[in-house]
Amino acid sequence: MPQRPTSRDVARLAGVSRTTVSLVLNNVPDVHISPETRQRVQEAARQLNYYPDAIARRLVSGRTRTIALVWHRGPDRTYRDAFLPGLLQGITRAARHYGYYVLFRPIEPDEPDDSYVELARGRHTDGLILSGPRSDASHLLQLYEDGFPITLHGQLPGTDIPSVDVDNVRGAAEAVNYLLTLGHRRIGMITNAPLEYTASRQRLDGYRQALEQAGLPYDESLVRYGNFDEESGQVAADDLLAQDERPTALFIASDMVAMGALRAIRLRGLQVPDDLCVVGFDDITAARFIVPALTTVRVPTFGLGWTAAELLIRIIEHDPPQQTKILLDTELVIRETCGAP
Amino acid sequence: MPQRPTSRDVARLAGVSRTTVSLVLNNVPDVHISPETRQRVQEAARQLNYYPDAIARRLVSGRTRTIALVWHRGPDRTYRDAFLPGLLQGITRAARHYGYYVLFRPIEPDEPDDSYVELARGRHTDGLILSGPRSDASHLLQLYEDGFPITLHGQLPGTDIPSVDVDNVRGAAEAVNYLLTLGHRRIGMITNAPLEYTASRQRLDGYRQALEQAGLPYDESLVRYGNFDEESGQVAADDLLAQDERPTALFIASDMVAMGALRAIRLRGLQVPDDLCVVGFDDITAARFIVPALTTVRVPTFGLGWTAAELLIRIIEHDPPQQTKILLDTELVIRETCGAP
DNA sequence: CTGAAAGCGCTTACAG
DNA sequence: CTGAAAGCGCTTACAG
Repeated sequence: MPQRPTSRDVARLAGVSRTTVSLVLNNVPDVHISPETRQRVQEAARQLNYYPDAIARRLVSGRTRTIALVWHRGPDRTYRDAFLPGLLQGITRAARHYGYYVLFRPIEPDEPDDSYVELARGRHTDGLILSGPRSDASHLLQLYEDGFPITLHGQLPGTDIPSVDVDNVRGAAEAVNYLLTLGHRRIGMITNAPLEYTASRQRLDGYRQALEQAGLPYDESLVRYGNFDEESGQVAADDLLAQDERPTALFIASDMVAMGALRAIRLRGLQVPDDLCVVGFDDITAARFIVPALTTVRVPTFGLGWTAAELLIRIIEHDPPQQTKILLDTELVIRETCGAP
Repeated sequence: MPQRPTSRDVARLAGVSRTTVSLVLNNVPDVHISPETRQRVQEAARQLNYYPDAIARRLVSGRTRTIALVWHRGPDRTYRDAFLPGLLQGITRAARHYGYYVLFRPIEPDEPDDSYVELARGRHTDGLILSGPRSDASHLLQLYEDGFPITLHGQLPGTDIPSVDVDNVRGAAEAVNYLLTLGHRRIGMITNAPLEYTASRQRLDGYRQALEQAGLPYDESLVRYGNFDEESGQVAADDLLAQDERPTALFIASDMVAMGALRAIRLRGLQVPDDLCVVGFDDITAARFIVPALTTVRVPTFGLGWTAAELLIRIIEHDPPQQTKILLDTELVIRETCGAP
């Protein structure tokens, strides 16, 4: 860039002081400056194509007007990528609404888990949205205790850090209730991931709760464990269907895993929905493209992003809401894998 | 955050001047400072948990060490979202490699096309990657002429702004050649979008070139125009297949559009690949989940991101490569929609 | 109503 | 080898 114009240049051209330039351009209230002067300043700024230096502004305000999304890339990479566009859109929309910029900071598997600390301590950002928080709790807690604004996307049990997540228990229960309504009694389940993952545990809990409410026993032989990807779903489903008394319906807590399960079902020569009814979870793009189209539980990615960003910004601006642990509802999307409704 | 420690605090604790603190912590070469002093400074910094203020640093260096991805959201929103995770990963990886942060700035349909100008002029970032550049050429050109570092993801014909894109012509030609090799002579095409979109025009060109090289005439009655989404593909394919002399193969320049086309094919009672062979473009996630799995042309999203970011950073650092218009190769991914290879 | 001065927290010539 | 001072480009009390 060529020499940028500074407020000094504008002041000189308008024949006023830099103070006046700042006052006019920032529209500071309760300060009376003659309309003529205002106009001269504005005219000068326009003529010079002047944009105030964000860096200098930040130094004096002590605020960056930036929030960062810290995106942990783990073994669930492909799985989580499906949520990224929606989440980012929600975050950036809320950010723009409140006048903030968004920094995107993935933490790759080869980086230390706490690499984001520098972002906060070095004043690169006013607050952090952490997605996929893991065992990095000690640095995280320290930061939180030091009063640095943080919001979690997901949950970290045992802390009171503000967080936004989907109501996994309820979403899973709703899916299973739907299957019960359809008359199914032997309902198998494949989790989205090992139970160390909170969401996985919760979706299993939802399954159990729904069965329990219907007076049905929890039968471990009907449950298998997925591991984010298609392959895990194929293996799990195949194992589940190898039993003598097959389930008549399957609740699979991840669409990606369901894709593999559907393959296993197909390879066994079974038809969906005639021989077996299937409900997924997440509503990834592929869910509506496959045949038959997958009935699934939609995760409100945009809403998660918007809510997490709004919550964070309100904390930054010392206006936190009452409720700082937010659970968003899912939506059951009925398509074709359980027959026509 | 509580009172942040400053370099003054570190200096005081270590019993040296702020100059020395800066020199030691930044590892400035060619300056001799006793090992004891160095250690005292480092020890003090650690003890205070000192992180230099990025804002202050930026003010003196005049550099933000940040690049921004400007993401135009148009009518092709869902279509382009499929590329976002890969692209962002490529960009952030390259950025990290060179020591930069990444700002993500979508431009929503309700915003002026040139909203990103403030990002550049206000020194929020050292450079811009523009994805999906449109008619905003005047502001863009002005910025470029002023010497502000810019890289395009995609192409803007008629300018010499550095850009990174996929070789659409070649990718399309390769797909069609594959169909020719399989023995097809009546090959229909559905574009990914209207021809105003450069990529759309180029993919059509690739189709024509391949036919021409094979000595086959270009037959307009075999070509239809998609419009990013499934619906457009369904309409286009249905129209194409309504003809007396049906094509035996379809090259569809977008997987998303192909999803709709496959539905139309299915609804007409035709079988893929037996009655009709199909090749897509993009390799979205759904491509490998549908049955039969879609043979398609893979777009190297990670590579596009990495290359665009690297190119931009080299420009920022006054070390531009010879070639500033970069075309990346696609890869034909053979799956099941044209029969087993 | 407007201006001179201090200060945000660093880095970097410049002296010593 | 180390320190005092200037300066990056703004905003904000404080005077007048």
